[in-house]
Amino acid sequence: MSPRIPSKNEEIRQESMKKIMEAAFSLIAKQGYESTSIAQIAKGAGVSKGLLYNYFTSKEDLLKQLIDNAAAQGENVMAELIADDPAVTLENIFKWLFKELRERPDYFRLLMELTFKIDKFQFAHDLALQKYTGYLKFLEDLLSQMNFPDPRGEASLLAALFDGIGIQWMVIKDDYPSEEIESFLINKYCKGKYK
Amino acid sequence: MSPRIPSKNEEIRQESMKKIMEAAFSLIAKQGYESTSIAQIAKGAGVSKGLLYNYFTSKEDLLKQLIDNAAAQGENVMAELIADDPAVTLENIFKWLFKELRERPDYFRLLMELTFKIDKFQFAHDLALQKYTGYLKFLEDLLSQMNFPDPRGEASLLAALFDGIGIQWMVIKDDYPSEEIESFLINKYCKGKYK
Amino acid sequence: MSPRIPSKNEEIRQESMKKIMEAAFSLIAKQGYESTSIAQIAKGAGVSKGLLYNYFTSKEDLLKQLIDNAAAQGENVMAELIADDPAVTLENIFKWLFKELRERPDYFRLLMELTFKIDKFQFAHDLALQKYTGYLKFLEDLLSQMNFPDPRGEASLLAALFDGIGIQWMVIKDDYPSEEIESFLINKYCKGKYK
Amino acid sequence: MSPRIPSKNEEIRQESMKKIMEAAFSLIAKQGYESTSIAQIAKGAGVSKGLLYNYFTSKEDLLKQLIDNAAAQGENVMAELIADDPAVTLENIFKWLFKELRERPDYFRLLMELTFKIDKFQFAHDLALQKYTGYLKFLEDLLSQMNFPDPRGEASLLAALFDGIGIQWMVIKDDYPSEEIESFLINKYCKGKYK
DNA sequence: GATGAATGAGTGTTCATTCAT
DNA sequence: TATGAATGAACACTCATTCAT
Repeated sequence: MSPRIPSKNEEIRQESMKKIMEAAFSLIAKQGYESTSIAQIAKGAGVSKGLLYNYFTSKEDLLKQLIDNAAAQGENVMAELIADDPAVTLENIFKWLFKELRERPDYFRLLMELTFKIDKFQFAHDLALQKYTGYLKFLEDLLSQMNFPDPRGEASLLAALFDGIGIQWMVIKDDYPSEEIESFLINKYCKGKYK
Repeated sequence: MSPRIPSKNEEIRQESMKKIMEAAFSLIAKQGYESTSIAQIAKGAGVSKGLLYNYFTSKEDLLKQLIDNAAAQGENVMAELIADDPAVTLENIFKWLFKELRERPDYFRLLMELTFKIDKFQFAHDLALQKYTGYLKFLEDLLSQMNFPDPRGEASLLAALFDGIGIQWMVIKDDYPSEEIESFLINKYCKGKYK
Repeated sequence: MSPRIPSKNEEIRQESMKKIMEAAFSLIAKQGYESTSIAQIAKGAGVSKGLLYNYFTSKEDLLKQLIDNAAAQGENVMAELIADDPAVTLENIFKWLFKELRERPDYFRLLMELTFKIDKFQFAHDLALQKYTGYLKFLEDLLSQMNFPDPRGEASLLAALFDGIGIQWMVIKDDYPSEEIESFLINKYCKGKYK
Repeated sequence: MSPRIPSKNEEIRQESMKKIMEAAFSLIAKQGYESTSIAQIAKGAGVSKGLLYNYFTSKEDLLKQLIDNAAAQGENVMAELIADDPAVTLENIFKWLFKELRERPDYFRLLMELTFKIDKFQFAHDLALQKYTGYLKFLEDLLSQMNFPDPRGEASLLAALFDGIGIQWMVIKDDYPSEEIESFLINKYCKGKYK
């Protein structure tokens, strides 16, 4: 009955899933999870509502996979930022952060959207906590190498700062003086100015 | 002539409004705006759905009044924090911030909830921007008095930091090392340590 | 306990009822029965919703009394239109009809509103049928005196004509050529022209 | 490739729309627009409330399509009534009018219902006015050919008469002497009797 | 694999009516 | 007599989900 070879089928699956997830991603990032309907996502992806349920068991499952996917994408980026000089590594991190905000504002928007669903979706909480712990440890090591007096406290501050900058970016948008803040951060933390 | 003394009536109104707003506040702070239904709020307040519309013209109006109310409550607090020594003022601000987070976590939760409705509710955007600008100016003046080299950049950082700490508090909750971070912040910015 | 003498009370009752009925009349005539709320009527009358239920047992009862009242008002008007010459009587009737439409369009509007509630409100059906029969008889007598060959048929036509003119007046409003039609009717039926 | 043949799908759609529109038509004609709920219509059509919104964007849209549909049905009937002799044409019109009232009383009921929503629904006003103007012109030409002294006045009268007869039919129903009035009209206007 | 017609529980909102004062 | 806070059933409408094809 099925004329397709399995791999061809799998290809089609991947294609459809990708279209759905891309549509879901941008719509949810823009409108929020509750305000985005399955019908909208299906339409945005150019598939039927029914097909969506072939790949995702529910709207919540779609969100979960969206997050997992986004998290995986950012997984290996840290490795690329590491330089021999920890100060350069930190500078790379700052630069990467602002680049992300400028180029993929939706990504941060979606992460925050999720953060607010924490009480609703346990998996979001777990993921966020795990990410936070990882980043904190990484920063602590880095700042320790740079001989900051309280690397753990300073790392906590930086972790909070990343989220806070993202939030303010979202709110203030075009008027946010991101270049100035980026320079200031690099000067302050990596160039040893203002110390 | 009047069948019920007006002042008594007003009292009843205030009572009901309070019940409704309290229920709405905690439910929306916990679940988010979209995920909280009018039916839930009415039930939580112990009144009928219909009564809610005696006091609020719509669900959005209820949200707006909730925010206005919360904003007004925090309005005059800044004045009380000002001391002769700007370093003490800043310390007061830090202490107040953490006290708020500890005692009224829902308040911050609701403000953030709103921040994410910015594209949906114009009034939220306006309020957020206005608050941000005000705080920024205040901090800049303060840091300027304390002879920070770049008071404006530092003020931007602090403003972002406040939001970021709030977010992380929300996510990490009981495991968030708030006392340590509070001490660290005070030491770093007010006691001149680590400079 | 009651310092008022009964007649004073009765006066107040009449006053309140009149205000309510006037407000109800104009609002229902304008918006229709279903689209007019008790709250609107009470507000328009300057009384509380509760008071309304002191005088009318329900919204339907208010409508009924409104109709009864309107019908009673038009009861004795016919007598004033009768002249010695039946042709003059008929002319008076035509003139009265157009005068009513011009001066009290709401009255006709309300009667029609009611006509459409016939299946909902039995009393409306009964009243309409009774009125129709009365008018028909009156016209038949008149046309018989004027020696019309088929006074009953002609009377039926005229009765229908009155309603039809009212309807078209409502729909076409200012563009309706009422003067021309009035003249035409009088010339045709009372002056013997076009025969 | 398609899981269901498009034409089959279209068939299903037409089927459902027809069921809904038929149920809506008779219910609204009987009870009026406001007094007929979506739930009633859905139940009457044997479908779910939700399905109704697959085909009609709102209750008002359903009403609009109902009217458009009814208007289209009566569109071409006029052409069939025209005969060589204008008197025969007029007779055909009279006969058609009464036939309509007898066989499709709901149709007139719905048109009148709509006429009363004129202030609420602009499309109803436009349609009614357009129909009225068309009919008036048609009748004027006809009566002019029949050498009536004031064809325009007489045409206005007839137009009003049609509405008026419909109204009285609605109210009086089975007791309305429609045969007699029909004969009388034909005799009077087409056979030249009573002139 | 793919469709979209169909469902029904749920949403925010309205409103006639009641009743304590 | 008079008020208006309070109720709850009903309303139009939405949407995640199912399933016959």
